[in-house]
Amino acid sequence: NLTISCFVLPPQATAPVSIPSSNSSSSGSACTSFTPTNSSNFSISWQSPPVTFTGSTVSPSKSQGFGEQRSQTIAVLSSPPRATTALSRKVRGEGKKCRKVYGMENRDMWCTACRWKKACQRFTD
DNA sequence: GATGCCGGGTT
DNA sequence: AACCCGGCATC
Ligand SMILES: [Zn+2]
Repeated sequence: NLTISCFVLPPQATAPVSIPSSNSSSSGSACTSFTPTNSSNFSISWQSPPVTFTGSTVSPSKSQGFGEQRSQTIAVLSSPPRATTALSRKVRGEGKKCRKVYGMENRDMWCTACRWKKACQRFTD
């Protein structure tokens, strides 16, 4: 997957952080262009459950006023990077196969395997 | 409820 | 071989 680095959020309520580029009107991003085609809200990933980004920055993260900083890596990270969502056995490989794409109404557009309820052979993930 | 698929079925 | 469903796992 590609990594999005530049965000252009619409005039939302209270954006805790603002890139030094606030133009008078409309959104002028420091990026070359990008132009999200539509206005706000777009989905990443070519499949997988609704991971629709709408543009919201979280974690106000009150900084300043530190009393101590005596530790490098402690509390956080309870379990080592074990495979929690993988290799458990059958974890529903990211889906968007012929069926969900074309729908029941257009069953004749599915790949043969899908029509016979077998492993899809067109979208092999 | 929906989707994806194996095992088993019919022609 | 071509074709399909029951039933399960998974979300
Ligand atoms: Zn298919």
